[in-house]
Amino acid sequence: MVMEMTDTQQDSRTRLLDAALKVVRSKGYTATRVEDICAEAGLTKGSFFHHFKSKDDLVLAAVAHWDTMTGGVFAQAPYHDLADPLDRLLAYVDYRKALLAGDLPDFTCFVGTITQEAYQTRPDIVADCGRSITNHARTLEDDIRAVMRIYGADGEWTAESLALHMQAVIQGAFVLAKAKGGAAIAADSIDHLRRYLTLLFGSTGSQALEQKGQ
Amino acid sequence: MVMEMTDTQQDSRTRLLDAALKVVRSKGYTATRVEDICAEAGLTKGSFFHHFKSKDDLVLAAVAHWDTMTGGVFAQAPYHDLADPLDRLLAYVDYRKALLAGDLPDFTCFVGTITQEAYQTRPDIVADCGRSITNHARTLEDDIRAVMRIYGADGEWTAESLALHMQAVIQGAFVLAKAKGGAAIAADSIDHLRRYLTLLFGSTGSQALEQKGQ
DNA sequence: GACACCATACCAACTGGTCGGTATTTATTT
DNA sequence: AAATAAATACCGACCAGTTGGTATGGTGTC
Repeated sequence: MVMEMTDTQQDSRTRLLDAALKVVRSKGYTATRVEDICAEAGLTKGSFFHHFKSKDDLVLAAVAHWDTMTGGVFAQAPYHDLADPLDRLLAYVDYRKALLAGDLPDFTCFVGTITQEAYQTRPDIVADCGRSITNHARTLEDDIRAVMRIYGADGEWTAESLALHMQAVIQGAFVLAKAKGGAAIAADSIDHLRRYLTLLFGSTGSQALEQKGQ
Repeated sequence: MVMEMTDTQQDSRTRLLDAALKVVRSKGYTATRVEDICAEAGLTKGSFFHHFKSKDDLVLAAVAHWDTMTGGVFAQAPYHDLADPLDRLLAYVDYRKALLAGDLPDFTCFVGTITQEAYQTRPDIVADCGRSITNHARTLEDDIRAVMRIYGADGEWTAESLALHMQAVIQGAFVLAKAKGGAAIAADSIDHLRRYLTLLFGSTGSQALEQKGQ
């Protein structure tokens, strides 16, 4: 009788990638040893270097894996269903706040963590991390542009800059959460971000549209 | 003839601390070797371990050194001279934006960098980093409270949370700057923070007070 | 038996930290 | 003020543990 594992457990490559996300998010890039990742994945270095030719290679693949995972999460998130673009934007913020659950390594950002410590030593990896953040921010730009069109905007800023600012607040909230050892401050900061959006568009969402007679 | 160095060059302990700030800000905590710090300071490991009993001990002292340095910079900054508290708050933001000059390691945050990567592995160091950020945020709270009193506030948030949010934006701006390899995005994000403050208090500073007849 | 996958043993390079010794400054005594 | 004792500051070789990566061999599948 041979054990059938291929169905029930992830293939080893994916297990290593998932393990990398977990370990790096809690210990940082440099402090993460490949044996840490192997242990987390329940494998050994033999397997590791069969699938990846170096630690950097693994991390690069893990960034792509992170993109796939988070891309799926946000693509399927409920906030897209709302009719009004400002409501969608605010619901995105609410969703980000709702994700602040569990332990810190469970909700902090993989690419943000790497970026902070490796931007000088591993520029190629950080370039991918930057693209990851930029791409995620871009998914908000259409809604922001729609809001600017409908609710008006003073033209002193662009949809791109606001989308990136939202990411900056979230990244900064993670830093503060780590610094103070809890998610509460991060939630407060995201509340301030939400307030900024409502003030910026002088309303609290679809109600304003109704007032405008739409 | 003996060379007189004691006047012209800093004492070695301070040189090591300054070197630590510089190297850690560009390579991160874990990737920084004590020999890197020694080389930057122009000293050897013998001297290093004479002044500090371990790498962690040095970093702890460097956090205190960072507090002293930045504390001095902000205490003597010109924005304190303004009469109106909202003007002071906005001038602080402008000042933070003006500090975004030179290369990334020149203006990014020492304690924020450490926090991001070491919050699980070196909790005692990160605790000090957290206190450093909190203490700096606290220097803004009096002005914020004064603004809330004069300009009114909706009571859904505290002066403390706004002060910390401002730090979160700044920390996040650093992450984005590292991720995209330039200070421009950081400046944009600080602009958004400034806009938030003006919207929050429904004015652009002392002009509003004049409108209110003060 | 060819091949993908994985485990174990192993290596060379690196790193934090130690240690014995030397130069320099400061305190003490004469 | 000279002589001497005692700290203090600093160096560079060295050590022990760690780490990324390799070499080799085993196991199950086609």
